[in-house]
Amino acid sequence: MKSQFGERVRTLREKQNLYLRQVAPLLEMDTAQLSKIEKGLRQLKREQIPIIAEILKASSDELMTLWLADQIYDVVKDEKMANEAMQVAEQKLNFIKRKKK
Amino acid sequence: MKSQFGERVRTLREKQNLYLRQVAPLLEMDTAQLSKIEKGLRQLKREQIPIIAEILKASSDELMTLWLADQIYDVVKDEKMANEAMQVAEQKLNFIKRKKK
DNA sequence: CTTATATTTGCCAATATTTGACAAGTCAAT
DNA sequence: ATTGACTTGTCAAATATTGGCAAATATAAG
Repeated sequence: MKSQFGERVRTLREKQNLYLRQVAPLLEMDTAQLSKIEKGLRQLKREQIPIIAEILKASSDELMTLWLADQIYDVVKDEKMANEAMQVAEQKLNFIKRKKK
Repeated sequence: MKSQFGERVRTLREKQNLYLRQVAPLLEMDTAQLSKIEKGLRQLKREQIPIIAEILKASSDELMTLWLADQIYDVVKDEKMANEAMQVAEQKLNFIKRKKK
């Protein structure tokens, strides 16, 4: 499970029977780049997520979630304190959210 | 709550009655940089965490946890799907861990 | 085996981001 | 007004990431 985002994009693209060469130009990149993105070797730019969601007729929220999860995973993978760090981050997140209400 | 790591470092440093000018050289940086790190305007390098932990006679694991939490928070702050993304990342983390056992 | 199409990989220059270093600034105590 | 601790701003240098191209691989068809 390299990149959840990439794998999902590939699945969606295949479901739509689209080739890299058809999708890549819509994102203003070449097939090589999109291939790398699907394999998790590169990151799609955050602001392109709604675009690719529309192309693949998928939920932007779902893809954003997977994309963010990949970023988070990158930070903590191989880290001994990964779980603890996630807990702390989550608490901070909820703390801030409560304040904003 | 800007940077949990930075705030903790400052607390620890003050508890040890050390000045920026005393600590900074041990990390091979100037006081300006360390000041920024404590205020969360810059990141300490990951590999320096054990060093600062020793200087401040603190737990390297604790500081690493806070440092990682800051990185995670940076990724998801202001993101609508933050919580969902954390969940997904956590699942992946636990899935991988189980595999390694 | 050759061709055609889709995807992948490797490389490197271009771009973007982060850092290091310094100077000047604030603030508090004297 | 001077000193000491810390902060802030700037900018070039160091790092990291990306874009674009060419070559490699894979698969299928003839």
